[in-house]
Amino acid sequence: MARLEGRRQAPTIKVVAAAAGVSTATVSRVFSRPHLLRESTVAHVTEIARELGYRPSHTARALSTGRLGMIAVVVPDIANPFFPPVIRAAQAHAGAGGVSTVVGDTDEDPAKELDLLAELERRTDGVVLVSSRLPEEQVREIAARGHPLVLVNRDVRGVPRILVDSAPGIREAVDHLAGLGHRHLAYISGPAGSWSDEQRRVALRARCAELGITATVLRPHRPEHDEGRAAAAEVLATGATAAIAFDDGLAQGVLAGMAESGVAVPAEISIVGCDDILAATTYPPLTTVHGRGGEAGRLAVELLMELVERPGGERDRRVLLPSHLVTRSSSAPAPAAPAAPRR
Amino acid sequence: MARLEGRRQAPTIKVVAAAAGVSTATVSRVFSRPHLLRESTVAHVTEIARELGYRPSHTARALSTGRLGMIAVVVPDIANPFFPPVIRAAQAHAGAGGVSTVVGDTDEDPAKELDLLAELERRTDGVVLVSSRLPEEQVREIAARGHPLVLVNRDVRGVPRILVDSAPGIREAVDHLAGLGHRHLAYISGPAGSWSDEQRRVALRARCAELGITATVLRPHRPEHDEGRAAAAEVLATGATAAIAFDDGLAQGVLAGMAESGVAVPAEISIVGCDDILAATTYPPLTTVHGRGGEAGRLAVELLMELVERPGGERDRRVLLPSHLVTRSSSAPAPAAPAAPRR
DNA sequence: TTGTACGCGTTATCAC
DNA sequence: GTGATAACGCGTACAA
Repeated sequence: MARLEGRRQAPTIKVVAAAAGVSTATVSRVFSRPHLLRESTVAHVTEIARELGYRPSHTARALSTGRLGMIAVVVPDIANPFFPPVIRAAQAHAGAGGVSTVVGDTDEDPAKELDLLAELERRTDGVVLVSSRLPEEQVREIAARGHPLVLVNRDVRGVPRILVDSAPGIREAVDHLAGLGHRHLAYISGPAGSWSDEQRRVALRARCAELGITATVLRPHRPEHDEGRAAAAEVLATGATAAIAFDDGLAQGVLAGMAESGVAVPAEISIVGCDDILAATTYPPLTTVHGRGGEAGRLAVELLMELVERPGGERDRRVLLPSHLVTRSSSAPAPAAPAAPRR
Repeated sequence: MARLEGRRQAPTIKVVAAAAGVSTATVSRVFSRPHLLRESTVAHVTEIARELGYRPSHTARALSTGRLGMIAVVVPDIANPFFPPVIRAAQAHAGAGGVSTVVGDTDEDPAKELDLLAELERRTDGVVLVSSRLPEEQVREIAARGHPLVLVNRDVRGVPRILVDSAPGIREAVDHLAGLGHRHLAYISGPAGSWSDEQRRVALRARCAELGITATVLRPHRPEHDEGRAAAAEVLATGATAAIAFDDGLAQGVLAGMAESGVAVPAEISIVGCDDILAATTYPPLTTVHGRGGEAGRLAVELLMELVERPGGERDRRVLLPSHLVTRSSSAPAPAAPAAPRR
């Protein structure tokens, strides 16, 4: 009675072997190393297997080979629009190689990140760790455990990593604004200690210095909308005619803050974001530095797969992905005078 | 030589048994059904296991029990802000039960959804399928395969499902707008064939009829920003003084469209969204119907776990989650006359 | 080229 | 309460 309700048992290698009149070893080889077999054998067994709906069990295979056929992508916040593209690209690339992907969300919490990584090490063949919030030493310890690991946007020596290089994009942004006649830029900093933030800040200062224009760096901000809204006033207070924000979320907040203050963007002030995660969903559409998250995800998986294949491989690969500026409508020629709040 | 490079082998149940002077069966019981053992035995073995850093192998356990200790949450688009909260809640709830969660992204593609589900059935103990894009019959077929399945926001008879009931929130929205003096509302439809869209449309029409106010239903729209921007003109053309959009993304687009046309929100027209996924990140902050995604995710996992435990359980559970209105700043008293584009 | 037999780490069954 | 041992489904030396 219970038998009738239960779903049809998946056929095992044994029944396929029996049905095909070969040994289980042969069936196994058909699915793992078919080149070792005579073509006709492969064809025959494949056909029988297809009829029976046989698929090798991941679990049993894993127990035998030690390979799970699964990798993980760990991000700090699945709701942050920067990450979905990297996840998606990773999934696609891994899937093409017959490997499944699980995504982990650490909720921006280093403790959770630690636990999650420990768990995922036991569930996967390797992990891509994106924008880790862990102190460098911890990252190093984790890498030392030997489980294949690739970092994205985290620059830790001795650990394979893919880095989006914001500098070129920032330089382009500064050049773009300077070309529009802006002589004083504000930079709205992101989280203190963020690798990306430091990179952006430094690049901006350097480029401004080269062009002989003024750069004012505002205090660190959490990369959130509210903070951006608040930052609008800070920007206005500097007298800058253009601002570059650490990321698009922040920039979008600034846009809202400007609207609340009655300051027109881009007529009275130009705003530039980073990451290009909001596409054209802001008003006005945001000029921004494209983050290349998708490419980073793909490359990370590629590198990870290599490590999984050859655990003895290169341990200190460092791939840099140059960013570039995407010009939309939130930047325009500098106004005659800096804007002031109207309401 | 290779031995030195490789990472330390994880200890197996055997070495723990030997070290503790008990049988492997006892060690196994310590980790799965400790209540069958004498307390002192449990304590002793636990201690030894801790010292050795032993953790039972998921793989071996799975092979033996048929339970993977893993469930899946499948969504159409991980980048759509409606889903992260349901994923997160699901992860949290499953994790509390010692079950890992993998998230699948179908990229809004029914074919991919089908493949992904097939793969995940073999990798998990059950799946939560959120906002499936599959035709009802296919959903039914999949459910019939017997792998534990719970639907979210998809109403298929005979398949356990959690549904966010938009009707109460929509009614509140209509009442809210009517209370502000609006006598003509527009509804900006979502994807044709969407369960949620139909529900919202019907509820809106019904409530408007009850209150004796006019409702104009616009054509179906993909729930994207661009479509919303385009829809702004359509709304203006109806002469309505307020519009309710299928979701927040669409509503945000309408906001942008209105800004482009020089129509002030909410002074000249009120805009209401659905799902509450943008929080207060729009300008002006959006009045919207809260979607309760988190609760839906939690409940879905709860139900799924039940199904995994007792495969013979109730097959036709249908849980309805009433929504409600969140009032922000995109709605205000009706203007004297409908707005017209200014630019 | 194919088959035999064993091992992978755990749980279930059945003794004791 | 605890132990011995046979599964679980597959990969792979080794033999043929």
